[in-house]
Amino acid sequence: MTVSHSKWKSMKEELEALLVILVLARFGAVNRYIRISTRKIANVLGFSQQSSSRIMRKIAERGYISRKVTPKGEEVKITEKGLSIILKYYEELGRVLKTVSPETIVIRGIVTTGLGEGRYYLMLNGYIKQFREKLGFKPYPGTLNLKLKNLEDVVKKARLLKTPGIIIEGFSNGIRTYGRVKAFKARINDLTDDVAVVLPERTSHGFDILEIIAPFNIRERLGLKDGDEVTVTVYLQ
Amino acid sequence: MTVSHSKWKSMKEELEALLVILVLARFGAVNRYIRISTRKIANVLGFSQQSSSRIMRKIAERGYISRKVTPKGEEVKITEKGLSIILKYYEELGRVLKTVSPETIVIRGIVTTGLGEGRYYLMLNGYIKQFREKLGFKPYPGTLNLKLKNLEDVVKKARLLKTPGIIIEGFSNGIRTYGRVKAFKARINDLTDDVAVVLPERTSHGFDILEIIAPFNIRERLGLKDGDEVTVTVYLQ
DNA sequence: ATTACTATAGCTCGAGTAG
DNA sequence: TCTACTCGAGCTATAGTAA
Repeated sequence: MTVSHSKWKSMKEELEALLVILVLARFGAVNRYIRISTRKIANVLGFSQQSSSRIMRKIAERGYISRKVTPKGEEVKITEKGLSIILKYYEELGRVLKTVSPETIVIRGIVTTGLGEGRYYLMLNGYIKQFREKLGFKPYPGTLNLKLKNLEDVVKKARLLKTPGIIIEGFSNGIRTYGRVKAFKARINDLTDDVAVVLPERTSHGFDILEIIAPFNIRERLGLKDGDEVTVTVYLQ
Repeated sequence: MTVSHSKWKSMKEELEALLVILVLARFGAVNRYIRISTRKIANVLGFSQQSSSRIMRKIAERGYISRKVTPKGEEVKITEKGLSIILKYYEELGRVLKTVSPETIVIRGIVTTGLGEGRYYLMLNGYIKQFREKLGFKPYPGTLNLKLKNLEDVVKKARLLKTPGIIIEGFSNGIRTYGRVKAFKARINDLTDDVAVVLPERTSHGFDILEIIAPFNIRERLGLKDGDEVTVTVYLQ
């Protein structure tokens, strides 16, 4: 549902219809016919009765409203098509607003020593190239493993599994295949913004482990040791 | 020029700005400057480079965007004011959508063969028990997949996602978890009343597929084959 | 009261073109 | 290339008025 492939004239006409529909909606023409005159609409929107008449005819012809004209006035109702353009723009605007104020999830975990698997995977070129492109950095070879001790935090991790995120595609090196990895940009202890949570699709970790990568050695940079508690703020978009 | 005329004019100009802002937002001009030419914008929106130039100047003058013009192109960023009109219309449209509570939505779609996933899920006891309780029937193992070919119908499906509906809770069988499913009672081709539209929260389908379940084999009962168009009347309450 | 047709004033758009 | 100016063709809005 994009605006981009429509043409300017039809888009402007659609918006003209949208303005009129918004006024009609305010008068209650959503699920029933309302009695209203072209002059009334003209006064509310600020144009002439003649223009109002012309616009109402055009909008009705395009199927946005349904109208019954009588010498006493007209009865108007917004059609499904009329409502659908409201929804169309509502969603388009919502999409833009989402990018403005990204939602975050805050997860708490305990620094743990992993099996060194992360170090192995992160050195594979098939992943490194994509991390560079999609996350904007070449990861330090080694993940920071956090153990999620509270059920609450495990549930939050589960939410990440359902969120689209940044997809790092799987690949094959001729010998074996490596699965997709989902990533989210993140922040640790509100100090550094350049890290990312990685969720491999095929993982050997339990549900209670969160893996984090960064362009540097996180333990060194933040002076972390096993058992320390850290707060990870995950950017969902 | 009368006062009232300028009201309509300013509203139209505001919406004109909104369209351009939406395009700029799609190019990422939300929190940073992007490099884009008037011709590019003109091509996307379907008008001339000259009009594009004129509109960009007007919008910048009105404070919706901030731009730096160079002989090589221009750098553009949506301003706070630009974002505020997005929010303004988002709220206005949302207000109208809230008042919309039709009892039914009619969606048209083309019968398509799915991946057989539906068949698998519907046979899980965790779901079957709830379908019986909440929809009043034990579903025939297999969903009818409809491809929504018109934008209008896709928009209607999107409306279902926002409507409460009948919630079929997710569950776990010890091995893996199965997500929540939203359902709506429905009617196909005005013939049968006993079907339901199902919207899994975690779905592998695109936005343009509608899944329908029933206590019987819908294809057999209604004599449907791939490519047939059907009308689904969805009961929202 | 209404809606809506006709004629015209005024505005918008884009081809040509400069910087 | 880029942005943006000029100006005429065409489109849009409204005054006057009919039904």
